[in-house]
Amino acid sequence: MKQEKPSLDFERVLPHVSIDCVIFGFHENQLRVLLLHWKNSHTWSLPGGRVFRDESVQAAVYRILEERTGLREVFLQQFYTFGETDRLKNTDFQAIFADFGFDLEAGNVLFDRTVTVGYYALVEYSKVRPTPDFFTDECRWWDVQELPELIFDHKEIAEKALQTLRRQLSYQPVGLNLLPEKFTMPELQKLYETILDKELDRRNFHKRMLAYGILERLEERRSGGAHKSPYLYRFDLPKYQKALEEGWKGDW
Amino acid sequence: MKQEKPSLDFERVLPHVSIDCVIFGFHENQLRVLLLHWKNSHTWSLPGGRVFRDESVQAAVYRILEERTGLREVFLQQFYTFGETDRLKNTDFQAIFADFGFDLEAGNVLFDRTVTVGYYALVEYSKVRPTPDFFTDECRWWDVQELPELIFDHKEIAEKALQTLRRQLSYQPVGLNLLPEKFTMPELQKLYETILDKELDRRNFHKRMLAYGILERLEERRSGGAHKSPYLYRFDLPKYQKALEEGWKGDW
DNA sequence: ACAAAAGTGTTGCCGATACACCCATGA
DNA sequence: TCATGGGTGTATCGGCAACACTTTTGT
Repeated sequence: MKQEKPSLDFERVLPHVSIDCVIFGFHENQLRVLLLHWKNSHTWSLPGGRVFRDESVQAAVYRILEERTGLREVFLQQFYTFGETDRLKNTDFQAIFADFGFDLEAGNVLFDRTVTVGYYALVEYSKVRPTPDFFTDECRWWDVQELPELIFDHKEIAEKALQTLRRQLSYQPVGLNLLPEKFTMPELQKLYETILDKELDRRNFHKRMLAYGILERLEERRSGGAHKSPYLYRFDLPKYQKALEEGWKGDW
Repeated sequence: MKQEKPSLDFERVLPHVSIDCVIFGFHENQLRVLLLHWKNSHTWSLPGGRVFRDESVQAAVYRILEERTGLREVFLQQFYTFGETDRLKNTDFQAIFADFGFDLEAGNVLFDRTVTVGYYALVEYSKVRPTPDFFTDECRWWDVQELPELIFDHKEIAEKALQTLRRQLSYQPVGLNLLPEKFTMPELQKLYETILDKELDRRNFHKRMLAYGILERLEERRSGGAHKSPYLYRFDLPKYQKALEEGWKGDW
C-alpha cells in the first residue's frame, strides 16, 4: 500500500498534544511490539500521531491503530501521559520535515513542545497488517526483549507500558485480542510467562485459570503437534467482560 | 491573602493542555477533597491550571498544589488524561473572562479545546492553608461523599481519582502525607475504611498492617480519649518508600 | 463499677504451591 | 517404544478471615 504525501492540514490538528501507542502482539511464544522505521534514518519509533481538533483523544488512538494495523477490535488502555519539557530535545523537526518536502517556517506549531498520551493495545498478531505511513518505510514487529534504538522518550514509554500490562495481569484477565479465538492452555500460559518474563507451574496455572471462570473448553483438540493433543479453549465473552470491569483480588 | 489580577501572559502558557488536581485530605474520620468556588457563580471546581511552556507537567502540578495549599511535600499520582471533545461544552469562556475584566477576542487560544491531565494528591489536612486564586473566592474541603455540583467533567475526574486511590490501596501503602506524623492504629484504620467505604476488622487490620513492616511503634500513647489509650505509630520512611516502589501482591 | 475502646491470641478455611502420575502422539 | 508434552490429582503450607478475651481509661 502506497502512502500519499499528506496535505498536512495544520488547522485540523490540535497542537501540543500527541499520542503514542505501544501495540502488543503475541507470536511464536514471543511478546512483540509494532514499530515504525523512519525513511532515511536509523531510528525507529512507536506508532503515534496527532489528535484532530474535533476528535476525542480516544477516537484518535483508534484511528491511528486502524491505520497501522487495519484493526478496530482491540483492547486499549491509556497508561500515562508524558509531559517533560525535554521530551523531544535535540530533534530538528524543521530539517526532518524539509527532508520530506515540507517547507515549514521555524515557528510552526508542529515544532512546539508536545505532551503525549500513552496507550497500549493488545492485538491479534495474525490479523494485523502492518502498514507504514508517509514518513516511514517499514512497519514491523519486534521482540519486546530486543527493541532497537527508539526516538525521543519512546523507550521509556514502551517500558512503562509493559510495566502497566504486567500489573494488569495481576488483577484483570488478559488474553482476549492477543490470542486467536481458540487457543490451548499451554499457549495461554506461554503468553502469561512471556509478559511476566517468568516461568509458571503448568498444573497450578491450569487450575487458577479455570477457577477464574472465564474460559470455555471446547470439544476439539489441537492435533498436529508432536505430542499429546491439547484441548482448545475460548474466552467466555460475557464473563471475561465482567472480570475486566470488576477485576479480582480487589478485596481489601 | 489577596489575589492580584494576573497578567495573563498568554505567551507563557502552553495551550490545549491543562491540569486538574484531586487533593485528598483526612479529617474527623472523613476523606475530603479541596474545591474552589468561582466568584459570582454557584459552581465549584477542582484546583487546576495551565502548564507553562518551559515547565514540565509534573512541575506545573507541584506549582499549582503549592499555590492552593502552601505545601510542597505531598504524595502525587497521575491517574488519567481526559481528552473528550465536549469536556468544556456549553461554557462561554469569553463571557467569564469578560466578567473578570479580561477583554479577549473570541479566537483566543485559551478558549480552545483542552486536554486535561488528572492528578491526585494526598496531603496532611492540618498543614494545608486553602488559598483561592483570582477567579475564586473560596477554597475549602468537602466530604468526598457529598461533593457539590462541579463544572465541566470534574465530577467524573474526581470519581476516577477515588477509584484509582482505592486500587492503590490494594497494592501499595497509603497513609503517609495523609496522616500526621504520629498516629494511632485505629486512626489508620479509619482512613482505610473511609477510602474503601467499608468496615474492616480491627484485629486483622492490625496484624496485616504490622505484617507489611512499614510501621514503627513508639513508646508514647495517645491519652485524653475517653478510653484505653492507643499506641502511637509512625511510618518507617525507608521501608515505606520501598513498599511504594515495589508494591505488594504482585506475585502471580 | 461500668461502658467503650484498644491490645492481643486462636482457630479454621481456602487458595496457592509443590510435587507425581498417567495418557496421548509422532518419530 | 520412547521421548516429549499435556491432562489431572494430592498433600502441605501460609495468609487471611472469623472470632473471644483481657486491659485500660474516663465518667
